[in-house]
Amino acid sequence: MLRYIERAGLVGPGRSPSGYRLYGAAELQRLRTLRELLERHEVGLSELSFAARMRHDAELRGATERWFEEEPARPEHVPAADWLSWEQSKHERLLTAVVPPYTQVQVPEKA
Amino acid sequence: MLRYIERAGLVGPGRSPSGYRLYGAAELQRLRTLRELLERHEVGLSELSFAARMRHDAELRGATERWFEEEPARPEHVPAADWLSWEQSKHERLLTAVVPPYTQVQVPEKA
DNA sequence: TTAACCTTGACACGATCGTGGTAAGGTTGA
DNA sequence: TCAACCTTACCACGATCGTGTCAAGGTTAA
Repeated sequence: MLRYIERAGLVGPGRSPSGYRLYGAAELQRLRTLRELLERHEVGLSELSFAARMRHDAELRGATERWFEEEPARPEHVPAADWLSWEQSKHERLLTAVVPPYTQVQVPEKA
Repeated sequence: MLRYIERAGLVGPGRSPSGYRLYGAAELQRLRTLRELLERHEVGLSELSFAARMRHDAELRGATERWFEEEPARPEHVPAADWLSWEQSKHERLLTAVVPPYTQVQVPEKA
């Protein structure tokens, strides 16, 4: 478990010259507060691990930030005029939205 | 899947008066960039969901921040003097560290 | 009215997470 | 030297994640 937490990027203890992990009082405290954090907020280790990743990996942090920023999922939608022409490609919607990330949305011209 | 993503707090579409989900071009774009973000950085939905939680829940965000801040897992350890007296409670170490969050570390006095 | 959509809820199922156990071998104090 | 620790690597196993499908019922345009 300790190795697991270590690999997750949280609470990595130092090593003795021969490779033994050295857990001091600081690390113990760290582990306890970690536990508390996880349980009190219903958070998984992998999620905190992700938070740790973001603190080191600026690339990832930036991309995530940007995604949340760029379009707050506007609740204001197409005003029933666009809705109609949009209505015709229901199947394509689902498919293109979910399955292949880069598929273009092809709305077939309906005569 | 779309409902799953919606429950995760990412890409929640608006609703028609009768409850239908309305996916517009904006949402489609959102879903695609979401996919790209997930795949390009080896991130899971639950992890991004956690990021979303942090942006809304100031409590959680604060607690997490604080944890990462407070003790960067110092590599400098007890200087071999403390190490000895500490050595005697190896089993307790593991147990108290991992198992019950609030257990006190009881170092038994060794005569 | 009816067919073709949508909704929620439930179940299925492989993949990963969280947590433990081994087994094989290196360090170290007695 | 030797017993008691540690290390890594691997396997197991329930819980959750990610994804899909089905059933029962509501909306809506024809």
